[in-house]
Amino acid sequence: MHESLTIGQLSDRSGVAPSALRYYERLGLIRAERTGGNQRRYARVELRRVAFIRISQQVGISLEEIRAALDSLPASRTPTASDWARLSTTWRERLNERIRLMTKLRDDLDSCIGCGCLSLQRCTLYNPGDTLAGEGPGARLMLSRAGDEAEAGVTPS
Amino acid sequence: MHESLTIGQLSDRSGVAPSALRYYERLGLIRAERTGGNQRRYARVELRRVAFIRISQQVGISLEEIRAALDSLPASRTPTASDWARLSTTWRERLNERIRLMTKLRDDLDSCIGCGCLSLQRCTLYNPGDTLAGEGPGARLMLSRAGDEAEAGVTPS
DNA sequence: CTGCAAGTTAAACCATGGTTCAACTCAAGG
DNA sequence: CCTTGAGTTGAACCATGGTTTAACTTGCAG
Repeated sequence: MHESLTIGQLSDRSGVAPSALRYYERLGLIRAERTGGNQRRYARVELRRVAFIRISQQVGISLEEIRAALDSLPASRTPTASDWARLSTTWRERLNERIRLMTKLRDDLDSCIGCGCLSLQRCTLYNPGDTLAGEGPGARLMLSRAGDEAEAGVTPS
Repeated sequence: MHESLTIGQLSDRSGVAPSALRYYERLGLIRAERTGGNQRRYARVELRRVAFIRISQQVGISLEEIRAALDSLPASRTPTASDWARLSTTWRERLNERIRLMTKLRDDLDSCIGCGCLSLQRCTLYNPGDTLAGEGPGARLMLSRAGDEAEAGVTPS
């Protein structure tokens, strides 16, 4: 009975809406078997993948990068705790770099407040030399979403 | 001659594309007079507003919030350095809060790497109690965009 | 006065991360 | 067998922050 999960069950257990799960599947982040009637059935390992996805999103990683990371997991055997830890360590480094940049940004802002500049050209903030991430649009940083624990809606009405 | 700027001039001096400047105007972030022929002419104070906009974006503030902040500037007189400083101080506090949350996130991630959990429910990361920002989609954090200094393109070819 | 660069508009498009909808189909209980 | 809830699909839609394009108009130099 607990062999595989329906999309509704995975949604309930993970707190992620079915529409989002289908979206993740479309992007290649998770996988599902199909029943004879074409319905999704998830292996329980997918629960862990979903957890990894949500945690990574918290860290500010894009779904595309998360996909790449998940692709790097061993295909043949079930990922171990240290497989997951390896991925998390990479995220940790990104997070550290991000914190470093934000801290620098704050310090620059502090000196800007002091000098009252805001006059293009001279301002450190205005002409940042860092240029780390970027990537055009994308790379949202969420830092927790407001109340979406037990919602996991499946069409209202 | 240096009384007002055309959109091309403002674009060149600020490094912001004309299309973006029109977009900012549409959102009510900047203003422009019009010539008899309907072309925009910017007062030089707009340069400073654009600088404030770009700096605020670096800090991770949305255009809507930036608009609200700019609206709070005195309408009758030209904003002084301390007017700008007041706004910047608010951003600084946000930045600090953001840094605090990111640091907590990193520490949580550290302990997660150690315990190898990633098992929904138990995980601090997965069930964040912070819930500060959020606001659904939006609130991009850019931390510097890769090479876009002297581009300010005005239709290629 | 001509000619060209730079300006104008609205509307369409891009990416990201999804949600919502219409129109069905499946699975399981009674 | 029939109903009902849950599942299926593709397409359209939302927000954010813009860019691109088409089709014209202005402004200025020569």
